[in-house]
Amino acid sequence: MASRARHPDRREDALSQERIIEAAVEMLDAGGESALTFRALSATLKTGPGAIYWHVANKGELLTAAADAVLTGAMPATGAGEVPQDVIRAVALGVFDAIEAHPWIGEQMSQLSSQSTTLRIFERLGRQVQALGVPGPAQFDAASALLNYILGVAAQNAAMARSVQRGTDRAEVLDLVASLWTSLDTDEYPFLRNIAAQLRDHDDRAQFLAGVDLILAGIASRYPPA
Amino acid sequence: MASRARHPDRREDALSQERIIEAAVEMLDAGGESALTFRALSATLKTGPGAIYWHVANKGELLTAAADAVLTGAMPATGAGEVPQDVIRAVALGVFDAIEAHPWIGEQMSQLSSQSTTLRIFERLGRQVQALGVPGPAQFDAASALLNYILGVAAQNAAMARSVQRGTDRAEVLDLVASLWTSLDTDEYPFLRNIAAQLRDHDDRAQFLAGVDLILAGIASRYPPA
DNA sequence: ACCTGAACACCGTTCAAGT
DNA sequence: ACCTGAACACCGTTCAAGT
Repeated sequence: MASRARHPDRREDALSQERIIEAAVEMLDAGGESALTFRALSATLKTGPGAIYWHVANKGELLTAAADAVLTGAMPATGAGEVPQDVIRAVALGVFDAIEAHPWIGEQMSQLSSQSTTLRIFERLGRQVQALGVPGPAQFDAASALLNYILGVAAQNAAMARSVQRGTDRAEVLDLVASLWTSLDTDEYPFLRNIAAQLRDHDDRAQFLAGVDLILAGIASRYPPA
Repeated sequence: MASRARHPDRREDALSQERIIEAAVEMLDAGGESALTFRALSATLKTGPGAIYWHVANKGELLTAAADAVLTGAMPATGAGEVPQDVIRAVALGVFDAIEAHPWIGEQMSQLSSQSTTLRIFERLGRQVQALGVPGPAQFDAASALLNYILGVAAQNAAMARSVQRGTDRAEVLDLVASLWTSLDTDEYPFLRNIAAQLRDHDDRAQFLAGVDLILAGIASRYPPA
């Protein structure tokens, strides 16, 4: 599709890490992690499974590379001189939206902090925390609270997408959760049963942002700006 | 080991969901999720793999049941009349400690909010949020911020434990992370390189609690108690 | 009702052999 | 240097057959 034409149509079919990752992302988007198979992938790329191993060490590395490829494109570019809180919200929303579009990323992000993209996100959050005036020793704690919250939502959304029929839309998922919570015992789960009623017009994205704001409010109250 | 003796030694070997889950937890603790195999499990239980399927629907259900079994025992009992913040900290720490002891739980918890234990945790957090005086509509957001943060740390810890050699201790892991962060480019990752120095005497548990406290501070500043 | 274990339909990964 | 594809060593799961 990418219609990159140097020599008109020759070499279109040469294998490369780039093409493998591209195909992997497509398969993951279409069918989730279980749909990515070296056999299916090699069929799509019209090779044997062994060929892929010349370009990629193993399945884990392929998943990591695919997640990084998608996330890299999703991180918003932010200039200097912006309000730290806004940058933090933008970074957080960038991750959130990327995971909504590609739920399988959620499982990947938690792998080890070695993931280059996760490190990049952590770095960006840390710098903004610094800009907010949080004192040295507490910066690590504050940045990691933000990161962990973001990763928690990421994992949760990924799991949600995985446990539901492919292609089920938002409203149906909310209905499922609502009916589950409503079916709980009233005495044991008063809070959840109460919340279930609010679920009909629930906005994941707004709730995600509300959580980010809560942490930001905590930072502001603990370390008031000078 | 459990030394339950009704009729001295008879029927010790009868299969049951309970015994299967118990054996599964042991295998998971010993070797992580990849060590739990129906073949290995049936060998331990001295049966064929098919026998297990009579008591358990599939591997997913077995993992869920194993995680629930461990987490149920880990949730602290809290009486009435306690300070909500303290209850929230206790619940959060209960989850944290359970995952430190059984890292494989971390991956399970995010499954779908249907997990009975996750629901129970959510319920407990929600009630405390209510007790803190957070107004109705905001209770859902605040409780889910806490839950998502806790699950985020859970997933992160689980991933950390998985990506490192079995049995590597805390100090070694910190060293690994420290040397990774130190190797980063100074211009691109000033924050992380700076933080790496603090890593030597870093306390996961304290940092986890600091995050909980940050969210609690946010709640307090947004919804000051009457 | 419960257990057995061979068999089915898959996996990821390797590796001799080709070009 | 790169690709091929058969083969290896596994999986989870099913199911006829046993008791």
